[in-house]
Amino acid sequence: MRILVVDDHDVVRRGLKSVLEAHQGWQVCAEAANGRTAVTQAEALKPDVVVMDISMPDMNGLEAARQIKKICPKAEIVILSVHFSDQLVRDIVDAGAKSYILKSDAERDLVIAVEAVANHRSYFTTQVSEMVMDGFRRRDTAPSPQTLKRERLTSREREIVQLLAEGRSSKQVATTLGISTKTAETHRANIMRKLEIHSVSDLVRYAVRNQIIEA
Amino acid sequence: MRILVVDDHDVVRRGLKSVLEAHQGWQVCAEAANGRTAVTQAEALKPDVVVMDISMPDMNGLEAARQIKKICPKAEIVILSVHFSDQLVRDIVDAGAKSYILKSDAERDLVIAVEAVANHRSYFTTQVSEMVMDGFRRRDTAPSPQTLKRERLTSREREIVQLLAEGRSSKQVATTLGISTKTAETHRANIMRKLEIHSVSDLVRYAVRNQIIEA
DNA sequence: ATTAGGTTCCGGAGATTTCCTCGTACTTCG
DNA sequence: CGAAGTACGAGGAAATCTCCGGAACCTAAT
Repeated sequence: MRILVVDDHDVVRRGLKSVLEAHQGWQVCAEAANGRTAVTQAEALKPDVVVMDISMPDMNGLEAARQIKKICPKAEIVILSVHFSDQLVRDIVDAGAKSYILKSDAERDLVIAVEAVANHRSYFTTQVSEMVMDGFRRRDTAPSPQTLKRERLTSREREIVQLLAEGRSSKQVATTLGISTKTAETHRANIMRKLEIHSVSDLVRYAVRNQIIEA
Repeated sequence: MRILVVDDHDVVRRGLKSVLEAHQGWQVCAEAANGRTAVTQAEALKPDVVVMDISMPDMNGLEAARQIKKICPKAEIVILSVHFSDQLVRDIVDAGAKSYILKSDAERDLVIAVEAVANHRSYFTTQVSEMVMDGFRRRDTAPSPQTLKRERLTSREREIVQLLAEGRSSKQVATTLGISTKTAETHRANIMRKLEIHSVSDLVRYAVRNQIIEA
């Protein structure tokens, strides 16, 4: 099996290559340091599997995944990421990738992931797969075109995220918005559930990442 | 020569190890996935060189570098980072590290960096070394505004900032550090007073701004 | 050597916040 | 209509924070 490895850090590529080539019959046929090169390589070499980081200069992994799937649909894609992001899962699936794993668990998950996608099956980290399963379960009971939309925040919720991330307590949020404390707490709870986070710190980091507030 | 490799991503450790052990007479004597473990390992194994990423959960590379230099001053430290940050260079030097290189150039720079620090010389990426020169020239004339404005945190306090900003409660901090909840709360209160902040959100933003954690 | 200051550590009592589960009800939109 | 978003609420348990205190330890300066 021929694998294309894409990551902007050469040490990481080396690590990935080392993990992959320890496996019998697997061969890293090429490497790329950004999405653009990856697309070119994929077109030229028609690899069976592409293992690719998401954040890269020039062209990110998501866009690269889309283009690769367009050019050579047979190639299966494993997306690597540093942090878990629920917002991204949907985009990743839409881009045509069949696997999304975290770098911190790569050594454990990568082989499993590549084996899975090589057989045209999906593989996700535990966190992700739970989320996807939730989506599927909801879809069975209530068919909806946008499975994961439910996990997106409403505008009111984003408003509250900002206030909370700015340091206000639920009570202060309630005062600011002219709603009752209990309502603010309900929103807060819903936000926490949707984002699968459990602390104000997580909330602040989410807000900073998503540019809702500035650090 | 015995080298300790510290990074929270197992693939990266594997990559680093592969680069280092390709060199004659170099041996990766241990690995660690966070700063705390790194300090323990360094104390136990007395490595000649520590190659360490800066952003890690639990205890970051900067804090770990300080503690390692305290416990075993002979160990020379190479700091790895994803992005170039001019604000950090000074802190890195103060922490006792002799080298600061970027992950994207690791394969090219790492061997040179390790060779340099093993001979107790410094090595920085081009970008960094230019900055350091500039900085030293400026340092005498103008102290940074932050040192005047805010009281400096102790090493213990910075440790606790990181843990709090990562989402741990005072109680969890206490458990992690093996101290009582009350002590953790005292530290927390002192931190809040020193930084003139009044919420966890402020703390998280402080931590993000000062690169103690990532967003 | 003694003092002074900083750091790290620990505790109690009370206030506050969060967490959890359970509701109701109006509006919007496909 | 049905589903989803939004807004509102009770009430109690649990976790957490705030503010008060003290003590051991180390270093540096007097």
